[in-house]
Amino acid sequence: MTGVSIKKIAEIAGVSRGTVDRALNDRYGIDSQLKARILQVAADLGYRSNRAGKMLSIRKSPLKIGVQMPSIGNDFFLEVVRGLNAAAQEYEDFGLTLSIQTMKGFDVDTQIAQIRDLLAQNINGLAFVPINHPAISALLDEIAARGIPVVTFNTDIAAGKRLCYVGTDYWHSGATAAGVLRLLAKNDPLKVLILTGSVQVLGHNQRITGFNQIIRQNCPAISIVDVLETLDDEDRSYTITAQALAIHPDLGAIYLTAGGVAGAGRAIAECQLQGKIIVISNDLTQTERDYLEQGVITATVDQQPYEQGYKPIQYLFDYLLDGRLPPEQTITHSEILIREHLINP
Amino acid sequence: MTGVSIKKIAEIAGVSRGTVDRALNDRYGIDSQLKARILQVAADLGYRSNRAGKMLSIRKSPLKIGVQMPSIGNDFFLEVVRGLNAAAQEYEDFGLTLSIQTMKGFDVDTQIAQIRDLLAQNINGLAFVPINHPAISALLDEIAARGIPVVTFNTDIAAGKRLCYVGTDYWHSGATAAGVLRLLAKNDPLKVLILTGSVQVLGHNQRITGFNQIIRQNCPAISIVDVLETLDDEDRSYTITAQALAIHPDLGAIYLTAGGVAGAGRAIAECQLQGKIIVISNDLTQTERDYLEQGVITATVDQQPYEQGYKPIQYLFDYLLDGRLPPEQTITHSEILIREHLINP
DNA sequence: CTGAAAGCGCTTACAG
DNA sequence: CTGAAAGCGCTTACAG
Repeated sequence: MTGVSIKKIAEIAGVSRGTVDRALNDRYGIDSQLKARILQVAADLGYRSNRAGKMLSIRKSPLKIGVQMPSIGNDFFLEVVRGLNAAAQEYEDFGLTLSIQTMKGFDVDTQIAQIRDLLAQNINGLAFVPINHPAISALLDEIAARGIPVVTFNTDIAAGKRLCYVGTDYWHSGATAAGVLRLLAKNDPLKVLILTGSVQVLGHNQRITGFNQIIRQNCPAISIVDVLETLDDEDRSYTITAQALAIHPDLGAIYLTAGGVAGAGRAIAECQLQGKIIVISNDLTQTERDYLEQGVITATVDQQPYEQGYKPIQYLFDYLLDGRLPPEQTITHSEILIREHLINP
Repeated sequence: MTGVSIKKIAEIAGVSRGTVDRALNDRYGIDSQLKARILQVAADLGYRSNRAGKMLSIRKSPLKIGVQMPSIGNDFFLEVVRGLNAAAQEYEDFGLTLSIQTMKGFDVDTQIAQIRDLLAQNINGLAFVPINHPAISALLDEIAARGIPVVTFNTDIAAGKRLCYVGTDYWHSGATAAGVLRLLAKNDPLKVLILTGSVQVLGHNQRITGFNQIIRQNCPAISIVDVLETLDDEDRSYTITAQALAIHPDLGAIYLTAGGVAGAGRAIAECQLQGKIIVISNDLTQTERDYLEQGVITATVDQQPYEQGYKPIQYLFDYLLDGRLPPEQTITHSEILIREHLINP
């Protein structure tokens, strides 16, 4: 019902609205008996705080959310940033402000320094793409102790306190890629090469695990000939792909768990293998678009990058405004994209 | 900036806040010269109205949005309703209320009666799944003349004024299905049967057109042997599928543009053809889930039903609150779903 | 520890 | 046609 406001509770309990606020929001300086009585009245009336009221009054002490991510030189993050900006605009009227720190690649010290910089700016919440390192976990616990909520996105971290994670399920992403291959192979013998980013990166390994598991369970005729590391370097990717194509002239498919798509694609195109070899990649940057158009890539498994930018901000704002708890994990979809998806944006 | 409020404009223009409100919101009873001057001041200051303020004050005259849809007995709408309910809950605090009318199947008179019922309830906005009929278009124009915004969802209408459409692009959905077939066929000869809902339904036809166009352009070896109507009836679908399988023992694929999936699947399973014949359907209800698990359906093309429920409410609320205009079309994604997508919800 | 007042930004009767 | 006041629901100094 529209009815139950702080004002009404105050009237019924026979106290002032300020006191009701103190009771409801666990503020200091209120008699515990009185507090209990007020909370009882609130419960009896079925009181739920109203977001419109909070949104307006919060403008007097505006919220600032810090964002830290390895987006420099990584086109995948273009869509993430779009989501981030859309959220920033959406919540601007409620006084929310974003402070964004970006880095190139994954360096623990840089990540820590940038997060400390954000903390020094007195952020009320943090969204970031964590490196899975003990020092980061420790920092997370420190931030939690300060009462600052943290949302991890795109990649999660094994240890350390955070409010929630928003991003792909890497295992499932690999399983989805395997599913595409399962359908395309149709029980025929097929040799697959896996090009991973780095065996040091948990997400890449999880994709491989998901991929392997589905293949092993369902496709006895498919064999994985090798797993090579591109280290997300295009030149290296080109070289190892070219070599692998030479060594395995009967190679039927390549699964790319990470970067190195441009290099691998170049090697494939030079061997005139587009359309002859199945190529499954991840994400959808201009590189994948071009290769899908040209038939170099058969399909790519995307991960809703826009949501990965938008949702963390939404969740943090809601939590800070309301105490509203987000789902512990928001798994973005593993979307299979093919050439026809590029028609008509 | 945080700075520019109605209060500030009032101070600078030397008038009361009520008068600024009158000028800004085109209300009656304000001197046109004064209005012009106030608008000038607002423009100079870069004034943008604040949503938090509006959200709170709008509670005094709460908004009601009407929804009308053919959801009875149609499992596809379960997810749409989930989106609708989520939006209802999200906007509840801002005083928004939903009034929902549902019908079974498509009957113009019923649709008109239900919409008139909603209008009689003094709704401020309407979201509905229109039947593409002149009488509905006429009603739409009548509603527009009353100043009530309308959002169509799931299916659009050719004529009649509406604020925007939220839903699938049927042509693109068919093209996506064809893309899946293009990949699975690999230039081998393949005979395809199309099972459509009804040739009377525009969306079904558009799916066929998109499908045909992609096949014709890219797959000279694929031929369409027939287009049959299931009329969304499972028994009929079973019968015609069984007949078609008998007539075309070399049939390689079936594309279902609409309902009748359960019946077709039954015929396929009875002929032991699961996994041997490619079957592409649309949407993801329990029927498609089961058949994907069993290998009766190869892939299904989904259309983000949750968004089709959520977004119309969001757009209508934003428009009514703010005058904010939504995109003229919000095309929900044609998502290719396969068995592996069902792992681990 | 508690209350009365003012304010976040916008709107709406009510006077004049 | 215009202004002054009150209100939407919540929070925050400021008194006491």
